Amino acid sequence: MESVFEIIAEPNRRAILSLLASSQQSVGEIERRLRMPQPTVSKHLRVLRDAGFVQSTVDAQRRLYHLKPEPFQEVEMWLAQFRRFWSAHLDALERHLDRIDQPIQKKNKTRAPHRPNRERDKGEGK
Amino acid sequence: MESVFEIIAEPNRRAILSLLASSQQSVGEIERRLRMPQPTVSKHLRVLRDAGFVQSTVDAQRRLYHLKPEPFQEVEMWLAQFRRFWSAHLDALERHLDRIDQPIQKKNKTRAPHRPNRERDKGEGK
DNA sequence: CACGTATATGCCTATCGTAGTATATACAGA
DNA sequence: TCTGTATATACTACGATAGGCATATACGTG
Repeated sequence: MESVFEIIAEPNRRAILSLLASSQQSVGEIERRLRMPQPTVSKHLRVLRDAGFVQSTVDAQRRLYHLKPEPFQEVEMWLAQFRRFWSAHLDALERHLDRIDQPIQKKNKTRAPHRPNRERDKGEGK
Repeated sequence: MESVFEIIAEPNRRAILSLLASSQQSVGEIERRLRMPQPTVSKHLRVLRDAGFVQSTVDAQRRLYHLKPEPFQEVEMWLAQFRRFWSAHLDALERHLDRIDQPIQKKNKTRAPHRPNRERDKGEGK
């Protein structure tokens, strides 16, 4: 269970991650919402914790699990090398995302948006 | 081998995909560059092809494999739900990416760059 | 301290996926 | 058509992992 990719290959783990994306949850809450046996939940959480996807805080005898960003960034960075292949196909996806995330006019001086390599785009690209 | 995540969980397959990201390759080229036995390459390519990650074109007795975008988009869309968790941590990553990819001044009207949800960024965000 | 709740772990088994090896198929050229 | 090259597939064995079940540990409360 070395790479982040093997971690997210398991459907139940992805379900847990998606659930935690909404907010932190205790083991029992995960168990109930996902209709999963408790040992299964605990074992998957163990894997996720070891891989750095989640972290737990103690609340009496409960453990509240919440997401950690680093492993997702790792997936993101791997994915980045393929971005230029979507350029043609990406517009549809972006229209979708733009409907979720309000457009930012400029102001991207604070943080330049995350974009694929595009050596054209303006004769500037080397 | 149902999901795209299981497909990319295999390190050799990720290597093949990364290689194909530079340009299309024949089976023999992949075999030589990755130092992988030919049946292994063919079998992984079979899996990748069935999953829609790659497609082959015939060139005499060679088969040239190239990437297809759809499955990557699927990973991307799954990843999207976690984007807001990086917001705080993303700046470091972006400074890194900005060192690789030259900043684009504006001109992002052609295609709005792909960005995470960030409801702040300027009082504008909703 | 006994009991109930919450979570983690250990053991066993079944399943699945990969590598390895051999072999089959397809094509090109002499 | 024979030969060499390129790629795909079949078969086997092995290793890893997830699930099920039982049990252990931890904590809180009466």
